[in-house]
Amino acid sequence: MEKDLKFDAFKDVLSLTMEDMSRELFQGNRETIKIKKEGVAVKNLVKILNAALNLSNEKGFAAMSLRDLSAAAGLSMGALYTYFTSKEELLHMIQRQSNVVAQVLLDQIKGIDNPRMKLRRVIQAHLYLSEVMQQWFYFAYMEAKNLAKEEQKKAIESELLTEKILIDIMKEGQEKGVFKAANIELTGAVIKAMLQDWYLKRWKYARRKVTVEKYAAFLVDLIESYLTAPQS
Amino acid sequence: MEKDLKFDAFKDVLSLTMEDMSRELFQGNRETIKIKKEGVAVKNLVKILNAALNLSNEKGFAAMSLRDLSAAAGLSMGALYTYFTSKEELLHMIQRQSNVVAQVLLDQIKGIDNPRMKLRRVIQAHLYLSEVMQQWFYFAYMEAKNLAKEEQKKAIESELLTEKILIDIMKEGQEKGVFKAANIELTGAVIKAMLQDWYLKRWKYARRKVTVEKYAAFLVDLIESYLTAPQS
DNA sequence: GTCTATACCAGGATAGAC
DNA sequence: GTCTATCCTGGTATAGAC
Repeated sequence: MEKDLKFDAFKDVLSLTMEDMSRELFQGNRETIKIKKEGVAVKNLVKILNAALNLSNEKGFAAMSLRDLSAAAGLSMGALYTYFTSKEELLHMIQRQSNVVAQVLLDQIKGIDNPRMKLRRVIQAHLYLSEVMQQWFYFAYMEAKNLAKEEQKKAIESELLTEKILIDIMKEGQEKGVFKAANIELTGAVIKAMLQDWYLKRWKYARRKVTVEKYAAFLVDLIESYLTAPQS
Repeated sequence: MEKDLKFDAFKDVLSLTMEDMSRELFQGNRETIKIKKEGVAVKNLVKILNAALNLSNEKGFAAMSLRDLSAAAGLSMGALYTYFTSKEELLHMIQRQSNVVAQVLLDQIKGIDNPRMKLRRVIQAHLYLSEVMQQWFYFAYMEAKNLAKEEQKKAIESELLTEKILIDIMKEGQEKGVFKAANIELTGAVIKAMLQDWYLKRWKYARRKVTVEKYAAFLVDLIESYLTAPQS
């Protein structure tokens, strides 16, 4: 039987450092980025993205001026504009890059048969992923309202997709008789809410010295206990 | 034995319409508001607050210009500035007003003895309150990061206070042997997260036609089932 | 108490030197 | 490829007429 995911193992498998993200972002935006040498571009994108995520997660993207960003990234205004053509485009680049990551979840449950184990895995993978990519997840959540209508729709679909994954697993579990009858749509919604809380309220869990693995174990326990309890 | 809270009953007891909120806000800010006649002031504050909450919940307070606000409220820029002395002060006025409401929770559990019922009541009261005051809760959550350091601290304390109420009830329940041994600190945190999801993701629950009472019943069931399940 | 007109500045954006 | 200097829009804020 498959084993639980460990955070360290998970982290090592994925390359999601700021440099990896910058390189991917560079390759996905070759037309809009005026810099041609990958080495130069990636080096500066690391600085820009770090600064942009820090500043806007602290006080909001709208409240971050490009002069702030320029100072924090150690690049002139002119240099910044060789990486994007407007502030809004910077927003969209970051947002798109955050989305790319989402399908990691699906990879994590490939080839697993037992619905109970599948559910554990998805919860663990989601939490571990958001632990590594905390800034990106927080940004995507908080700045979604600033996107254009069309991109907002994508964000919503992405949220509902995660829920659908959860719901499908629970449905399968019900059919196989492992899980009790319960409102799995609502269960999916609140699981999602609890997963999001992990990256939205970092300060709280850090202060209480709760690790991701501990939080993951707690969530799994809570949900399994609910889904396998005698009918109320 | 005490009965469950019904939403309609709850709603009728509290006077929390926009006019009530405006009147309270007026009385709490008599020095900064230049208008003296309560009737005039309240009438305009209703317009201002409605417009401000709508606009900033849609695209963020920072992104809402005072020209936008002026147009949406149907008042000139000059008139706006007789109600606050700066945009930042408007933010603080709204934020403070949102906080006032929080202690309604404590009122709801006065005189109840049974921890299980207490827990139900707090969950119901929190959800019903946030249902009536949706815009205010959403604003307070999303704009917390734009506050001055000191007010941010208050927002954090307020969040932790809600959790403490939950945790204390659960502790009492454990001592009385009604609830099993469980990590009640983490349980408190995720209950809070699920309560918040109700006003943060209105669109989701509206789309699925889930009412507050239904959501409340689900949450209570989930939590009670966890706290009374056999030890895992 | 409310409006219009205007001051003033911060912020986004770019041209052109290096 | 990067910087400095500058443009100019649109934002906050206020003075003064009504």
